[in-house]
Amino acid sequence: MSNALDDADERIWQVVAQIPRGRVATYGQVAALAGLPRGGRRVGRAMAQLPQGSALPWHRVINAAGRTAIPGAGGERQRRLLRAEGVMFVNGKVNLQRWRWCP
DNA sequence: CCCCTGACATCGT
DNA sequence: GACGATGCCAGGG
Repeated sequence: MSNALDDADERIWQVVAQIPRGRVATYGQVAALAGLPRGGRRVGRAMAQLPQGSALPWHRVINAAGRTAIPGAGGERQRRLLRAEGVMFVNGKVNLQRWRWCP
């Protein structure tokens, strides 16, 4: 069976999948595009529960401050993946005005 | 049902 | 820019 919550997760994945290589989006932005205006935390949880090796470009999702929000060593891995796509980090953060995905 | 916690966001100090 | 408080949504004990 399917309920509204599963549909929301599906929309979240759909949005994240559209973020172009070399660009980033914030949790709040993804939530809004997925039809969840104040669902930033919801998006973070959806990302946290993705299985490793997922095809979803989860690393392109960062917080509103332009920083990676993953605890532990995950943040460094995320920054490595983004830099590999050309996204530049200055003082540990991304200039959203420049790298934010604007659909 | 109450309380705490988290890959969030925003505001005030 | 760092911090704490507040609001928000969902899980878990």
